[in-house]
Amino acid sequence: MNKKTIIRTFEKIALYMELLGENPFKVGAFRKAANVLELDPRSLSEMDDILKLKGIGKGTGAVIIDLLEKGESDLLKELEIEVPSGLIPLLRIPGLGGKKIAKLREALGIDSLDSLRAACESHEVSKVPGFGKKTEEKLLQEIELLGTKKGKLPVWQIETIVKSIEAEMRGISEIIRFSVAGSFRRAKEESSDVDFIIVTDEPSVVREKLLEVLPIEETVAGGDAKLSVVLDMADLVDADFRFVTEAQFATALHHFTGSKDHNVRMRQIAKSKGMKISEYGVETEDGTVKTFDSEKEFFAYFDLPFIPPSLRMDGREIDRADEIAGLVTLEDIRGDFHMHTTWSDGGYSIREMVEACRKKGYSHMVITDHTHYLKVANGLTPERIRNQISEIRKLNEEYDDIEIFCGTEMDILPDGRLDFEDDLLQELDFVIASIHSNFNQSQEQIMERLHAAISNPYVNIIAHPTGRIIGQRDGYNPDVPQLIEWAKQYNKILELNGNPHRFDLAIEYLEIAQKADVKIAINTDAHAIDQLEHMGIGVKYAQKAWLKKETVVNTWPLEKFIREIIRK
DNA sequence: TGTGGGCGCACATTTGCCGTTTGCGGCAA
Repeated sequence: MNKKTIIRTFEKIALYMELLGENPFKVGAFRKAANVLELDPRSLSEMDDILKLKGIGKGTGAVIIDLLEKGESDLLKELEIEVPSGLIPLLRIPGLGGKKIAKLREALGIDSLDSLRAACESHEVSKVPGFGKKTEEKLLQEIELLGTKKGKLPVWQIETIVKSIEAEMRGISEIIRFSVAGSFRRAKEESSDVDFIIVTDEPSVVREKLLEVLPIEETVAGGDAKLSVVLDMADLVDADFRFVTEAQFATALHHFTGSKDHNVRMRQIAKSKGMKISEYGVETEDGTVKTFDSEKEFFAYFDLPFIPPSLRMDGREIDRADEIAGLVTLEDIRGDFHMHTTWSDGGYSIREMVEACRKKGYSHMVITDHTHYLKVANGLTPERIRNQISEIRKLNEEYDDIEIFCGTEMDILPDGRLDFEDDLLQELDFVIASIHSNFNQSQEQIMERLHAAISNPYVNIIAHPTGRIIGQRDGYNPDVPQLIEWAKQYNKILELNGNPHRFDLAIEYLEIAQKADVKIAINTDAHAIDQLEHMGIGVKYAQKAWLKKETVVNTWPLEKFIREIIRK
């Protein structure tokens, strides 16, 4: 018997009880028991007090004893007999929950998708109290659609969708202001929908205009408080628009940014003080509703610092609020150290990239075009990069407000050699090494390549260390903890590639790296000027790993950057 | 069903919108 089995047993019991239309708190008690075990870091053999855990009581404890003594649970066995297995897929039908399924089963003996479909077609469902004609029609539709439902979309796809919706909203004059909310605002790697808060005095006008200008596949719901639609934008995507007044904006933005767990924690705090948080404000004990000019003021009202959206996760961020002041922010960023120009596969000249970085207020930057192995990217030969170096040096003399360093993003070749010889690397200020080929090699071969790069004295940083593309490919599967150890050993930087396609390293590895005192560079890897903006979302992603300012080398002043990295 | 506070009974992770039906389930952050 292991912990996983116990956890899965609890979850199954909860699921079956839900299908029986059991008391939701009873169902919840089994889910909670599963959760308690999951959150406990100890293995089963280390838990001598398992029956004494908070959340495990008489009923749930009996299940554990059953499992430990007999390897199976009597309760689950009974439920499995009582609940037809065909019922389980019914929970996936939007609009059907445990209670409605139980009702249908009791009234019509529904025990599978097929019997439900038949009951809808013979119009028996609409005769059941609580169900009507519309529900019956909708159920039939949903049954046909089952399985074709859209999954989660990667953040880079969501970003495109958000931008295009925002462009449409700017054209609606009745919209006073708006903001994206939801999981995209929290910089999640994947989202299942997009959420917007809209300030307007004329919600119904805005609603109708949105329905006109957006590529609507389906209108799910639409009132004066919200509009829910399915949009047809390359992929199908759910979109929610919430209409609020200016005064409600801050609390609405907070509420619809989530996460749900974060909101629940905040509301618990309010409740313990006799107050009530909703998206419309904070209701105090005397019944008056207080609103706020900003999320910052809202948090301050509960004696909390501003918690950045990206940190609003499982609620535990509230317990760590005093650490927030030390985390990296976009304002701390002084430079971007990975970008491409027309010399390789970038879209803009060196000068144009420099001007763009100046506009961002950076004090320094590094030009890092590809090297000649990467033919598709027009990688630079030794001769061309020497020309580029002299061009950059000349250009650098024109500016006294930004320092332009000569760098490269050098390929680590499939056989473990590096694309440039040491004597050439020596002439550069900053060397990024990265893998762009032969992803299917064994982990051993990949690690040999990475070791060759990270142990080279002229290499400063390993870029996008796993090669993953979110929602598309897993990368080349390096042993990242080992790579982090090497980074520590050779005093090298690892990259957090801020391009939303990558977010590489991922959160869990960033946390390990920071613990090991390995420095991180957040880079945009920009191939065009507008991609320099990805520093913002890159920093948000870094915050999710609780990266401190001093961990991130982009926050270092120019002098420190030169002293510790360029001329170390 | 579990916990807490008191041995029987609340309250449980919060709050509000919409659709469909006319009280409430499902859903969302």
